[in-house]
Formats: sequence, C-alpha cells, structure tokens
Amino acid sequence: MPELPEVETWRRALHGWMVGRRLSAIHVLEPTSVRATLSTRPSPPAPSLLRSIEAGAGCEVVGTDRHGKRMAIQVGDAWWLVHLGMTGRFERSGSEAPPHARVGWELDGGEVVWFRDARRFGGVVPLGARGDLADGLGPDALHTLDGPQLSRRFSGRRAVKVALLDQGCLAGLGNIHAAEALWRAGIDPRRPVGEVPPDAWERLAAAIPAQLHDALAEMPSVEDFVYVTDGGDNPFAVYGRADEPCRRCATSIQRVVQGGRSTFWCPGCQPASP
DNA sequence: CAACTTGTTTACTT
DNA sequence: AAAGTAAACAAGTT
Repeated sequence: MPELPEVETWRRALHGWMVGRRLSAIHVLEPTSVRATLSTRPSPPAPSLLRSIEAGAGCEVVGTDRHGKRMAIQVGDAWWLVHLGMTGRFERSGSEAPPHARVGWELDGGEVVWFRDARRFGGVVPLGARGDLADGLGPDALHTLDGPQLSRRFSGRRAVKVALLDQGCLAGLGNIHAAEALWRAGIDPRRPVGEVPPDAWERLAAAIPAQLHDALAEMPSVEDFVYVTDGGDNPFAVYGRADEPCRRCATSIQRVVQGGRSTFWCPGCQPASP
C-alpha cells in the first residue's frame, strides 16, 4: 500500500516519463475514477469534469508535485491531483490498456501512461491551483521540523500513534512508517499525545524524516513495485513482527489495535512511562 | 471465507 | 459544545 516513499517514487517516475511531452489524447476508461473532490464515494462525474480532463489533449505536461501522500501533475495550465488510494499505480505501455486501467495519458508518439487502480479507492481530481494540493493537510512529513514545531501540531488525549496518522496534523505518515518512527524514537504508541515529553518530541522529529528518507532510498524501481507482501522478507523493525524478538533488545514485539489499525511496538525500547 | 488494507464520513460517546 | 472513538464503506487479494 503506497505510503509517502512510494508516492514520491511514482512522482519521480511520472516526472521523467511525462514532463516536457505533449499529450495527444486522454483516455478515461473509468469515469468514476475522475472526481470533483477527494472522496471515497465514487459517483458519476459531471460531463463538464470529463470534458475538462479530456481538454488536456494537445497540452504539454509541465510539472509534477507531491504533498504527503498526494501527488499532482500539471497539464498545460491545469493541475490534477492523483490520489493512489490503496492500489493506485502507473504503467507506461502502448495503447493496449493493462488490467484495472482507469485513466490514460497518451504521449505524442503513441505511448500511454496508465493510472491503474484495482480497488478504485484512488482517483484523479482537478485542483483550482497548485497550492490546493496541500489543502487540509499538515506540513509534509519528509521535511524536517524541530521538536517544538512538531509538538505544537499535536494536542489532546489521543494515543500518539493515532495522532500521527492524522494527515491534517502531519501529512505523509501511514500505518507502517508511524510504527517504525515510534520504535526509532523509543516512544510507546499508546501514550497520550499530550503526555509526550519534550525530549521524546525531539527524537520523534528526527526519527520521522529519517524513517521516510531511508524507506525512499530503499525503494525498488517502479517496474519492480509490489504492494502486497507475498511472503517476501519483511524489511521493518516492528511492523508485522508480533511475538518476534526486537532486533535491538530482543524483547518480544507486541501488537494492539488502535483506531481500527494494527500497531506494533517493542515494550523494551518503547517503555510505557518516561 | 474472513481478515486485512487507507482515508473519509457518519454516528455515537465522553 | 467539542473532542474523541468506532464503525461503515469503497473493492480486491490472500
């Protein structure tokens, strides 16, 4: 499932494939994947919306952008947000549409960059302006904040792990990297966010971008992307390792469900009290 | 076949 | 009233 490192890797791939190229056609194979707003409820898009995306034919792809787990491409004067959901990915191929292809941007020369999205949780959404990409989101998690700056984004009694997944506070952390960053920082994921002490915020502020940068550096090329871990090596320190010994202190890793999501942590490295 | 996955919304509870 | 929690949902894979 794409988290920030995967989204950034896709953005770079699209940038190389598309920027500077002229589009000869836009193929909308699944109209409900083109949405007026970001929403999980697919609904038939207004005809004007489809006309608007198809009006990109003849335009040049000018640039790309990313904020948190959202990415965007600029087609002529128009910015389009692409949200990958859980199964969104891209494929550059001929005009033959691959399985689950929803939208295709045809380049001059006949190649097509297909947006594939098996579960259709993702979609393509028009932006009024480039800056709208970050609407409703906190700062991008890949950028470095200091401890007090990070701490200021969070308050209340929510568990710190649950709060870190709130994209309005900090944009880009998903379930896996939130757990990994808390392990790096030595913070119990169940601790109320208002009770995390300043030195722990300082460690977390360093751990979050470090975790994401490391994951980004280890991303395979987009041709080799596989989202579902099909029995391959688990590269994570705690995620998916319930009852296994911690690689740092050998304590048995625990699992608990928070906000409907699995959380993993090491009680040895991430003590319940400061 | 039930569990699992993300992000959003809706409906409750504190 | 506001903040927090839980469940539902989108749909497919294992």
